[in-house]
Amino acid sequence: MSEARGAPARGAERADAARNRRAVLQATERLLAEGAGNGRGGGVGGASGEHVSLDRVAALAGVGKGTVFRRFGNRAGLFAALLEERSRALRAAVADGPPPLGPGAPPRERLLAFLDGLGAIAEGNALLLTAHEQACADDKYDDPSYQFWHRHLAGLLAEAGHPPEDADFLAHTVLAVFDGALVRRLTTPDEPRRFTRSVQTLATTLLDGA
Amino acid sequence: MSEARGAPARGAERADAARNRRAVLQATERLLAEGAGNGRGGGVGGASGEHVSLDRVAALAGVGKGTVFRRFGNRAGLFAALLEERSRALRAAVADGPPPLGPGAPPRERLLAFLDGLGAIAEGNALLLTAHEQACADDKYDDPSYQFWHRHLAGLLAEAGHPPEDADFLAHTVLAVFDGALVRRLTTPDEPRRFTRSVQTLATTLLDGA
DNA sequence: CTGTTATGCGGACTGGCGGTCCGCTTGTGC
DNA sequence: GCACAAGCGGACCGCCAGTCCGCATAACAG
Repeated sequence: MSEARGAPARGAERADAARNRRAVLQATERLLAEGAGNGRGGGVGGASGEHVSLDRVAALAGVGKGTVFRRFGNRAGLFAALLEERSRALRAAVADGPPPLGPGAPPRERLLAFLDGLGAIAEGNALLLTAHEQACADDKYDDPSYQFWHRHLAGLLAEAGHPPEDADFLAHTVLAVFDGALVRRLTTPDEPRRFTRSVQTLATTLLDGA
Repeated sequence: MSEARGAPARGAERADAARNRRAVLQATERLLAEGAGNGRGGGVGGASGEHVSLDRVAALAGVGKGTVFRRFGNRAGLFAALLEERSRALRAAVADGPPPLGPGAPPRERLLAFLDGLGAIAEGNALLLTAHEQACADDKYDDPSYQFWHRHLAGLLAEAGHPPEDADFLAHTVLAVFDGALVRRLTTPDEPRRFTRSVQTLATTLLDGA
């Protein structure tokens, strides 16, 4: 069992280690973005973003493959780290920022503000989302990030009047919709926030049904 | 581009071909089921159902690997075929069977009946579901089966009063919840139908919000 | 500045997988 | 029984996640 650490458990990490971590993360996002550019449908290739092999990440980052694995544990860990970085601000704002994201606002406003933030992240990182889903075979539900969002959502839904077990499932439902491929499918240049609007409509419907 | 065919386009398929197709399908489900039995957490293995390699399927079926690929095109095609077989009856019943599944019943009854059927399939084939999701990189939404269920759901939701674009997204939402890992997580021996009940609750909430 | 040490590095290596290819076998129609 | 297409099988290929261990070097004490 590889002990994946985003940052070292205790004490500062060595300077070169920190530099390499940044390099690997940047290389990963560059490869992910590059995959998006292939307009021509090759036929075989299929999903964009899945030919991001860790060998290539390591090469582009200018580090050895071992470094990538020591730092991130495995493929899933790498994508999770990138995702975590992208959503750190939202996480903080939700946990103890000012309303309407943070505590204090009525659940409806908090929910809509939260989904606006999460939707923006999803719309801007759809390929990363897919890569992460593919990499987490089925332990997606054990991911700390997932659990944080899920607790938050379930809490708000419960606060809005849903019985606990329903709130739990409905929270899973809302998160299930954050599927990379679905996000990509709904996001077009002329409707960049269609996905978010749809999710908010869904949330409103659920709230009204409490 | 491999031309996957479940059954030959025209004329009957040769006897041995048919026999082999059955054998491969059966081997696949046996391997899938066997994966479920590993109570001990191996640590590395991860998801159950993902070590079903096509080599093993071919070996267990007593055929060559080439046969598997000629018949099903690729990994995704194999799981899709199995899934299609499992849901064929429901598909037929929905398309032109008697109410409440088939046409004629009010949308609410049809929806609940449909989800009862689809939920049962999901609960009984959660590992297959996961395997299929993993195999379809992100063309899940182009799968004919998916599109059939989606059209059906969107139709019912629209019939119940949702504007078309909302109905479309809500249909995706309901289907997004049919995630193999989530189904497995909610299905326990003492609550074998908890997933279905939850989905029905979700559907009811959505209908009431129309 | 120098010596010591553990932290980190890298890339060869392994096992295994999806998918292809082509010479051979076998079912089928006449 | 024959000819031929349809089907077969498994060797083969390229690739990839993940491991391992000898080597370099950052950090720090004296």
